[in-house]
Amino acid sequence: MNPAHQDFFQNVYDVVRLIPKGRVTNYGAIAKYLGTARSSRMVGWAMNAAHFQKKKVPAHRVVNRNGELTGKHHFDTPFRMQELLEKEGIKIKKDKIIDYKKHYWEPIQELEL
DNA sequence: TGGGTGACCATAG
DNA sequence: ACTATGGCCACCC
Repeated sequence: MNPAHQDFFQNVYDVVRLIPKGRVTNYGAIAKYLGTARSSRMVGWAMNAAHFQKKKVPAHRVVNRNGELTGKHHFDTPFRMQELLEKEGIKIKKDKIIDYKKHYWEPIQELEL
């Protein structure tokens, strides 16, 4: 693994850790915040390794652009992601976040004021 | 060198 | 709501 990979991984994790409780964002927004050079696919790829990080990464707060819980199968159990989100006050129906826009958190807007 | 894949995204029909 | 297509970039054969 290149050091560059590690940097990119850490950047992804750092941004995810900044997501406030009860808010969510998507993979593309993170990719955009880190620079368009890296695609959103890489963010998802990085999240695949989030589980192995010592510092916790609230991966459940990252969903796809439609507010769907596409990453649920990568948690301990398929229900875990929804449980965590609901515990933070986010309602989910059929793997889709209700009022996704309302809970949406844009890194560029929130962090580059 | 090249093809398949992925926790994606945008657009089109 | 659905599929199809092209782009994205790093990984693994």
